[in-house]
Amino acid sequence: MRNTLDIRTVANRYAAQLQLCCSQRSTSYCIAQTIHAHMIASGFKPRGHILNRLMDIYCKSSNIAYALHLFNKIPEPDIVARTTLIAAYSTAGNLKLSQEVFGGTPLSTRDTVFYNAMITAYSHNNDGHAAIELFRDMRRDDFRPDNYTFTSVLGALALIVEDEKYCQQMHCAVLKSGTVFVTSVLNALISAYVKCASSPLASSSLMMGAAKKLFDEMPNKDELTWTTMITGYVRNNNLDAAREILDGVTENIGVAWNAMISGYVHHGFIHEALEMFRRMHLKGIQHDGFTYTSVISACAYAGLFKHGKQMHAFILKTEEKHEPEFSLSVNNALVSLYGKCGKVEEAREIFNKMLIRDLISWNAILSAYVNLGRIVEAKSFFKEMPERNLLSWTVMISGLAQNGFGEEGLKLFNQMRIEGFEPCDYAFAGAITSCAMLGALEHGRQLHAQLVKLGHDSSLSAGNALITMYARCGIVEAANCVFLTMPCLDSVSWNAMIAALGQHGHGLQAIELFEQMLKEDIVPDRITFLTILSACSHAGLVKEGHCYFNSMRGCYNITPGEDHYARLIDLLVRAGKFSEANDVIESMPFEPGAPIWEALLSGCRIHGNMDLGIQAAERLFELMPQHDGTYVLLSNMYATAGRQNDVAKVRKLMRDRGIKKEPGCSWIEVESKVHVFLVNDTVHPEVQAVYNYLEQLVLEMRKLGYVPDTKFVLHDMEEAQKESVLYTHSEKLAVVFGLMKLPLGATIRVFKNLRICGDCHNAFKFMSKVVGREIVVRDGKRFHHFRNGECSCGNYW
DNA sequence: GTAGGGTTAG
Repeated sequence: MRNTLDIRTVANRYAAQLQLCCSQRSTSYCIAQTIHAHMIASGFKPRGHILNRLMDIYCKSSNIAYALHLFNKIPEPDIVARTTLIAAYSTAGNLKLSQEVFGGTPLSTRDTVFYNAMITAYSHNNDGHAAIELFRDMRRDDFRPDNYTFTSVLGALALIVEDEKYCQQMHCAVLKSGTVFVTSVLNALISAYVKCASSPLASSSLMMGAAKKLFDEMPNKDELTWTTMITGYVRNNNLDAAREILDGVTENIGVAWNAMISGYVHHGFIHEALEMFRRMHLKGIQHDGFTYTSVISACAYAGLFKHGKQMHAFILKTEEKHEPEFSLSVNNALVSLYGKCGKVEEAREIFNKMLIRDLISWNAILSAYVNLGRIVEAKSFFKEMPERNLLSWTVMISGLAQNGFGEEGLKLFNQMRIEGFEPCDYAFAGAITSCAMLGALEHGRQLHAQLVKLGHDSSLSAGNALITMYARCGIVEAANCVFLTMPCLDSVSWNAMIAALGQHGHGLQAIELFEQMLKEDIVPDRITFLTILSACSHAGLVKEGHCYFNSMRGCYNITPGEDHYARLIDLLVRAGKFSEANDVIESMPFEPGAPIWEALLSGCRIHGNMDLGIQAAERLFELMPQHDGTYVLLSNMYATAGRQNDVAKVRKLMRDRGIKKEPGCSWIEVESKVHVFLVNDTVHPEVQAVYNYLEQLVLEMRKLGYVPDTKFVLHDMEEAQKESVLYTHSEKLAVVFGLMKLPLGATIRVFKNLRICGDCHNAFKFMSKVVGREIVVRDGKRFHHFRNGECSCGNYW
């Protein structure tokens, strides 16, 4: 008798202790396991609800195998044990096990709570349809849905974006069930209407109206009611209405304020978001990790580094109060803030100090390095990552593409697919940008086709990448076609298309497009002005370019940077306006740097302005003594003037300073394969045939008046030898290879790493006439379209 | 034994 009583007392004590553990946070689970160990040691055999509680604890601490072991020891587990297990498995992310337990339970032993648990399990695993299906089953089997059922099933309904009928039907079911005065059910119903309002299949105003009507008529609103209504308006782009609801909240509901702040951030109203935080603080509304993350990301988005740093300092002051879960998201936001503001070392320091890191932390630090163009470090982060998602791949691919590693970008894009990631439009944009860099037109076209097939063709980022790709591959018409058919455009799209026209020498069209952009109220940015100035420069539109430059500050409040000044100088000196260029340099608010002198030097070369050219070259030698381009331009200038002695001096200078000219390299795509030719190539398997065909072509070209221009040969040698050096230039080899391999009549598109050589430029004019085909060459600076003996660049190369 | 809102990476 006494013994039985003892066991009961012990059991009650165990139960009370476990209850205490479960009501606290996950950190108490290990204590619960110690209690279990105590049971085993003292020979106490847990049964009934104590066993159920233990199973729950093991599942929640991710020890599913052990939970299952306990469950299997129960001879006939009751409905409570089964319900616990379904919920626990689903929290651990194992829907299959939940389903197994559910299916293995006879209908006669089931109850409403049991169904509720399974409906929630489906809902948590984003399977809204299965949840609703089960709701129908339970009603068919005569189980009465209660308020828990409706909150769960309405949550599931919100997952599937369908037409308005679903919401209305469920609303009727709620009315019939008698749970219509339960606050949690009404909250869920409002939430379902709100979700439905953003579906394209439903009328937004009708659904928001229904939600607001329920909200207004609710007698007992709780924290969730206010918050749901605020997020509802935020998600349906009605921030004013959301604000009105929040202004009606009299209690201290931090979550409602958080919803409002994040709403402002997502819609780009950064100052409103910061103002909300200020007011929240003054009013004594409880702020937490959610608040800080939103505020920090607002600062990051708007580049408000100072504000972000202040927020960081504020958080550090209260650090000891914070849970690790709090620190994770706040630290992630901070890593992103410092990364976006270019403070990669600070971002790194926070990242290194983080006790817990997740995929978001890794992606944030990866982007920080990628954004600064620090690709080597980014690559090593990418390699080290414990896991990767679509975003990790996308960031790395676009990073490689934008920093000139096109080939690696494409490789990674393929690797990503091999590893089972379906690329999103951003990943495609990265791959397409890689094609643009490489001039891989066929590859780019294939990606374009896949994009359409996968339904990403209305994507802004992919569209913008396509414009650039087609333009950089030499087909400005295709770029225009993409531009015209894009469903929506942003300033990047306009900039890309203006740049496309400019690069190909269509200066007037570029100006026309720029004017159209202004008419459509798109505000031009720094990049727009860089592109329009280049376009004017390529086409010799001096007056227009100068006028746009002057409008930057006055009309658009953009302070011209050195890059803008450099393009203006380029524009002026190409047209031979040296004194005007000089005036501009003198008016600059800063000392002229390398870009300015470079622009000046190349203008001097075109116009044979020797004195100024030498001056500019000397400045450049001081500023960047290792840059080979300066030596090449200077010696070209001497060569054009017939000053061979000075050419030799420059050559000696290069030798003495150990400067090697970057070797010329050209490439062409034939049948989706990129063929690369170096100067004096001996590596390409078909190069001998190329040399032979070139020899034949030169004979024909000479008949039309082509005379090889040996003054572009830097090295000192016999005249005949110099001539043969000209025939080893990489751009000639690539063009001739194209003529041999591409179908008759097809345009030849060749890419070169450096500026095109003067003799090649002349030779291609004759060549285009001899073969009756168009030859397009993209060099380091611009495009040349050779057609019937003429070049589109107007000899401004 | 079962439910519902606000955060961070391009």
